[in-house]
Amino acid sequence: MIEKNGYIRDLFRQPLGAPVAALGWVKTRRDSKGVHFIQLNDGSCFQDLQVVVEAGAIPEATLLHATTGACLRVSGELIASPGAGQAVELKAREIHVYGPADPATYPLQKKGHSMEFLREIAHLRTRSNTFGAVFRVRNALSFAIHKFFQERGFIWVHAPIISGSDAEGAGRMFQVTTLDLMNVPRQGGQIDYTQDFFGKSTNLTVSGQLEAEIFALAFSNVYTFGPTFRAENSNTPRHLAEFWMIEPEMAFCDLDGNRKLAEAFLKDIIAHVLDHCRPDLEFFNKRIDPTVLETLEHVAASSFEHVTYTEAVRLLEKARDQGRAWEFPVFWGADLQSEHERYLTEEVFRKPVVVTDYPKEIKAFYMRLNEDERTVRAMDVLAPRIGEIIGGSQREERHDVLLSKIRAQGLREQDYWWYLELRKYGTAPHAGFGLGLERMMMYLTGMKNIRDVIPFPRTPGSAEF
RNA sequence: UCCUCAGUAGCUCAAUGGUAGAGCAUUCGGCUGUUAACCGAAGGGUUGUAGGUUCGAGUCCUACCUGAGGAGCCA
Repeated sequence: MIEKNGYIRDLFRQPLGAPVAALGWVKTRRDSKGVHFIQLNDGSCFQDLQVVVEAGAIPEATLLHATTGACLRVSGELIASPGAGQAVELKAREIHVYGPADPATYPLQKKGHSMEFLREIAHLRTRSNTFGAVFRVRNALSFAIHKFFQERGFIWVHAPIISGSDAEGAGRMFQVTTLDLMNVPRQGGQIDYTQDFFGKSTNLTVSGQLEAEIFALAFSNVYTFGPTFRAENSNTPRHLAEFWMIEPEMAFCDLDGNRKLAEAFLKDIIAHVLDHCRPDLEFFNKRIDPTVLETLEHVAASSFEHVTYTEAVRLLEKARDQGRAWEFPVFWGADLQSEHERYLTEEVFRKPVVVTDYPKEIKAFYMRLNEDERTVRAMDVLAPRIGEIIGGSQREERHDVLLSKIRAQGLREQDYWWYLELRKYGTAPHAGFGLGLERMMMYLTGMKNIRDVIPFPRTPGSAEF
């Protein structure tokens, strides 16, 4: 393996003349009469190591296999580079080819590929500039998220992946079963789940929130960070069937505290990535979206806008009165559509906007009812270009109010027996929110399709790799 | 799931209903230091699939498949 300080990114900092060895994959190669240039990358940083092979230094038979895509170990000496693109380069004394790559069939070439094509070769796209940068940023982002919460004393909760709750109310779920689908046991016309693995019907989790609430009412501040699954037939650049979600949950916290934490959180993780992935972000800014760097720096430094749902509706009505044509009608009580969210965040405020206090009818049962009895303490953080990036709320901590809302929405209270008991024994005001990791990745990188910010995207009709 | 657009060489794309092309990639040759290197040549095609219209279909029609964009659902 590559030792602690032996990555290519470390080699750039070694003194000139040092004997070094580099391991990695050939990104591209240029030949001239007396000299060959091999760009080597091990994934540790955006910049490739330029390997210089002088005529006669390496056997022809070896060089023949050191083509684009091949895996090499190159040993030699670090020297100052006379060329323009790099300060140092590796003068090769010896090259070992771990694995050649037939140039006639290796699909990655020097010119740019479409994201659609790269998606079809997800086993190789990891070696491209774009996806190298994407997954280094994804790693830095994940680390920044843990760091933010750990520094504040939050406990990381491993919420279950297999969920026994059959009524979480967040879209269609993937069923988990060991029943023989060719011969499903039945009891009175219904499927007999008592014979299933868990003795009941189970699904992949759509949210760890309810479990996080259990932990918040014991560990005060907690967060989940793990995969989530939605079986919705969504075909958009913003949806996946399997995605990662971060859900902090705080006891002794109201909507204001929730909103402030969300803002501090977003700014902090953006600052961390700006700090640790500069060359990758510069690449995104140059090749993917020329506004990325400016936007991130602006967001990290400025305060978010905050409007209530009622104020947001007023702004949208005002726009309509001034001639703006909305595809979907705007009135108090209607849910905000994509076009409305984008107008607020992209045109009115031009930065993230937090919308709070939505009508109770359009939000989930567990959100705390306001004194006006018409709105609930919900919040959505809307970001330019990608829409809702965070959704959260102060939770209903009053047992009787929660029970009446469960009944009013036609939910079966026995499905929520433990959720209700939390309100019966030592309840406390609490709040939390959910952040879609991939949505955040899109915001950070400027990548336009969510399938290109996760290693192996799962979407309707597609689970290759 | 609905609406719209697209599918031609390994990749990105051309081609009035009338002989299927270019750039890059690949192979070969050339060039003393390149930076998506450069110069020259060559090979490379069941035009997504199945039908249909036509003397003739990459091009028009129908169905299906695949991909993308928009909408809904949501993170």
